[in-house]
Amino acid sequence: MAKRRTTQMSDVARAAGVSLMTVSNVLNGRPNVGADTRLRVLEVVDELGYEINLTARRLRTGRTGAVSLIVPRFDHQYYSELASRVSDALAPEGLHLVVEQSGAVRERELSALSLARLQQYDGVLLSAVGLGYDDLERMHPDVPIVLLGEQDVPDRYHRIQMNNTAGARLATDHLLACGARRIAVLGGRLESDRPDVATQRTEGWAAALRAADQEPDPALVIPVETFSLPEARAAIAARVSDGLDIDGVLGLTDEIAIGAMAGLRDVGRSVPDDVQVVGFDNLRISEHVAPGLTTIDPGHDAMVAEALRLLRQQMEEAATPPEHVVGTVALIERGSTLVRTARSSRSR
Amino acid sequence: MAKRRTTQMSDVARAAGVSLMTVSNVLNGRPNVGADTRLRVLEVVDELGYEINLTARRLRTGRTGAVSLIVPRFDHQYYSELASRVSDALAPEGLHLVVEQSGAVRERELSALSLARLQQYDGVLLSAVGLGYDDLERMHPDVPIVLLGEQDVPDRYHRIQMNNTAGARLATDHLLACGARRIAVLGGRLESDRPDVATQRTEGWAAALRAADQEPDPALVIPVETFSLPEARAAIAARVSDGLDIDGVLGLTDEIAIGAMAGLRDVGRSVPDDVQVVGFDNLRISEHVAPGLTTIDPGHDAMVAEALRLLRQQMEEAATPPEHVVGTVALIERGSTLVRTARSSRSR
DNA sequence: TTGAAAGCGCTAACAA
DNA sequence: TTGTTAGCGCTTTCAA
Repeated sequence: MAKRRTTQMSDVARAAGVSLMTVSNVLNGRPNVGADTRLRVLEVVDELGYEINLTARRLRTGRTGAVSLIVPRFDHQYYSELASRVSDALAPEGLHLVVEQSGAVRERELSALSLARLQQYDGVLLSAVGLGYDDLERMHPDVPIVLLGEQDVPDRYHRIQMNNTAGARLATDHLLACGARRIAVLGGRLESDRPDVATQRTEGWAAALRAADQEPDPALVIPVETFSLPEARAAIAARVSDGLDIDGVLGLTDEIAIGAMAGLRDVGRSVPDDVQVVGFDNLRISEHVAPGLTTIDPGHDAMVAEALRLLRQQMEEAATPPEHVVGTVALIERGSTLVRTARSSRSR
Repeated sequence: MAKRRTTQMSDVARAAGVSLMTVSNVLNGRPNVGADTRLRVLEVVDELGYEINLTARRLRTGRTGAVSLIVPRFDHQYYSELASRVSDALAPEGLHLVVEQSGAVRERELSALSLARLQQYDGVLLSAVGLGYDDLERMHPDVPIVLLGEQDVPDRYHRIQMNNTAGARLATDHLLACGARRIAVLGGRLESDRPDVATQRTEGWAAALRAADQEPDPALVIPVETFSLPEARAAIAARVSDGLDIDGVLGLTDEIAIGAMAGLRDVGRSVPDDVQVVGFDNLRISEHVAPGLTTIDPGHDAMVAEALRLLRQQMEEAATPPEHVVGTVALIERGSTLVRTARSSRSR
């Protein structure tokens, strides 16, 4: 493969009886070409089935027309929805999105290779769940880059993040207002060296409880290693059938919350009558499960818009001071929580 | 940007006091380098933070180490699960997956540009829902390529496809065996110029009905333009509240079937007691919705394995005769259909 | 074991 | 309006 020589610009030039530069000018839509010359060139291009070699163009110009989104996994809904939103937002600017997976692996050489890969794009959106603070500290990419995500990162990076604590607090306040008193936090983690999404959201849960004069009970913090739906389903089912007494669940993501609803069903609990459930992310699917999932909307569109603004800014001007944007959360009420009663409703 | 000159191989060579080729040899793990020289070079690489320019390497070698998967949309579960599977299967071979979106747009220039983009990869898996037969007929990519998908394509392409007709037949047989008699096909289409996923699966549905001495009723064929969950939900709800009498739904995809379950709920029908539902795809989420979705598993892993086999074969040897692989379907029974009664069960 | 020269296919800069 | 020259950063080839 790549053995048979493909037709190239010089072939087109020869066949059309013009110089190589004229072909280049035509294909790049530059104005300094006569109308008839342009036509002849395009004819020959079509005839020979010529396709420009983007690798050569890129080596020469340094530009690619492509932006990369790097996500930990392709098959978490959250990331595919993100990719879709980013792609839609880039299209009008003539940029094109390429999605790559970082995976969990951070082997020395793999990580080096992937850094080299970043340089192949005009800009990079890095959802850096898999990377630690130190990895980022060591990296000095020459590409415009914006970090998406919750974990702690060095200050020099541009960064967009959800308001995790406020969102989890809002969700927990809502569960309390709906009458729940024993609220588990599924996927939660009480402490870690560096703040990540799990600890931040667990903090929001704890803050809401304390504001309602409840001491957060560590027994209600149920870890979910992979943040995956099946693991969440199994975890909640196991705890409840072991006798854990709950009437509310804060799922740290919508996938976890949907898993929670399935797991509660597995052990004969009804949602929302026995146990109320709230998620976090407002995935598209969450509106369509049964019952509809009450959740926290992290302001997806605004976050994507901000991310692209920061990216564009860096692409236009090399050194812009790093910004740190935090999204605005909102509660979306659906059937997995009860209508607030007058007695238990509280002001926000 | 891209203005500030990045450190390159010649910088490393100078700093290490060796030639450029020695650096190249070290970085590519070639054997003809002395142990101490290798160490010194690696030290300098680390010190200068040198990263290889993959674009230059690619221009020179023609190889990229990357395979592209091109899907119509990022945010359909089916495609993100596919991406995940392909990525996992490529990793052991040292290849790396890049996912791009073809979109629905097929403007002349866009389509040409995207063809050029294909050449940037060592191989391409093209899920060509957006492209028509004629587009593919016109294309003569120089890259190893395997088409994934259901629509009609020129014979010269390697191609993997689900057994749509058999799958839909199996699903409909199952609904009949469970006692359903008025089975709608949501997302169905009775005819088109070229066979696509919708018509093939609708054919399977019709064949099953005919085998049970039912004449397929066109009123039971409910189109869903976008194959999206919300549209499916609205469509089934509208038909049923308009008085359409059904006791079974074949959703042409799992997303459509999940939408159907939500839509039926919206109009007060219970699944599976009033209406039984079967999907097609066996998405991961389908096991976790309420009730669990009975569906057709199209043999994902085998299809991915076959696709990569065909791709590898083309990468190793230029001209291999095109193969056309059809997957094997299987029924996955869950809560959205009733247990088969003795009376209505039938042999297959 | 190491190095010098040539060139992958394109475009920026400049010349005609 | 069109053409010539140089070179992007790397690897292949061949010579030392």
